[in-house]
Amino acid sequence: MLVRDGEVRMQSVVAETGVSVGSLYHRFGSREGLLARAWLDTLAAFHARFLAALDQPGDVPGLAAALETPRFCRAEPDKALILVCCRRSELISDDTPEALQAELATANDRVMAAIDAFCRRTGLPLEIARLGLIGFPLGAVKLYMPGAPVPEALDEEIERAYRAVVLPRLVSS
Amino acid sequence: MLVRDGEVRMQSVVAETGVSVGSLYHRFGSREGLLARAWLDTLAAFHARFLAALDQPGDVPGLAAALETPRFCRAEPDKALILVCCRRSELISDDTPEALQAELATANDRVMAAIDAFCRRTGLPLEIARLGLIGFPLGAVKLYMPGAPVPEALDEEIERAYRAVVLPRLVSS
DNA sequence: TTTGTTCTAGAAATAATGTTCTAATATGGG
DNA sequence: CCCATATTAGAACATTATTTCTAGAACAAA
Repeated sequence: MLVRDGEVRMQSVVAETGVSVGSLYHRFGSREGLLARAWLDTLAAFHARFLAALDQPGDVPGLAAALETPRFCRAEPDKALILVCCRRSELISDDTPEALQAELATANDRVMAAIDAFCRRTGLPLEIARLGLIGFPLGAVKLYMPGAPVPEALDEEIERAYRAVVLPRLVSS
Repeated sequence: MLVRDGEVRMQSVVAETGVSVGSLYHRFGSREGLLARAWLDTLAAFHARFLAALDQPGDVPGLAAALETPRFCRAEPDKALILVCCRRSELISDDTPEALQAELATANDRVMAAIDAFCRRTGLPLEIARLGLIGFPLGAVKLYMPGAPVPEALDEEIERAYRAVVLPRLVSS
């Protein structure tokens, strides 16, 4: 059993990439280092889009950010696979190198701050924002990934759900 | 590293349950057998509720079934943890004992058939039904689990999302 | 070219994990 | 109580993974 479901094996990385074990350890230090790097790079790619969209002005505040999830899945399917189909805890754990743990904390803090600011700006409760911005979009794309592409038509449904939970709470200014 | 994140180790089952390795193998045959059994029992518990709710008459067809996800999380938190926080592929794989694979196929077929019937009855497209019945509710509860209880207030939000995607498509009769 | 550094390769060492096995212990029927 | 069967226990074994290590290849600067 060279590759068992659900966990990344060094051997399977070697087999699938053609890179030697030695190179892997030279570059990443350890298995934990490799996994954390994969997660952090993926997260950075998504956050860049998400944060930009969150500040974007529009008819319905935050809607563009909610739609970044399906768009990211279509634009960067490989990274989306990691973001959508892995649990964070599979890639980051207590024995992740400290430097990388710190990097993750920083990235998370930045997003948290942005969402907090969004909530203050719009008057939305945090829980509602998280649901509309992350929970529903993620739940939606997970119906398709991995294995199938995320259909364009899904965006309209995500938008409906977003409006349904956000608009009633929006303190328009 | 006795227990690594994300994968169930026999040793960790022994440690957490106090049951000996011998008993585990006597009862389940193999690690694969144990994991599959956990998944199947969980699924059965959820399906029982879900299918009952799906046939339940009501103002908005299917709404009760959509709300079974957060309710299940509150009623059976241990099983919900498996259902919500594990990928199926972590527990079921190609070397799952055939008998158990068959059991899973049967269970899945039954649910699929029920959802198909629901769609025929209501005129809803399958994709919309899956989104409202499964995708959104699951995405919503995942914001909390594991670690926090699923708040009652979440049900109202799931209902809003469900109505938003389902009602416009409903061919009322 | 020479020199030093970085990177690659893959076998060998180390460590963790799954499974088997045998003896001991319970359990239930007669 | 006795026996047969089912279950438990956990050490020993086999398998599979991660990590280290050494030798060599690529690369860049002088």
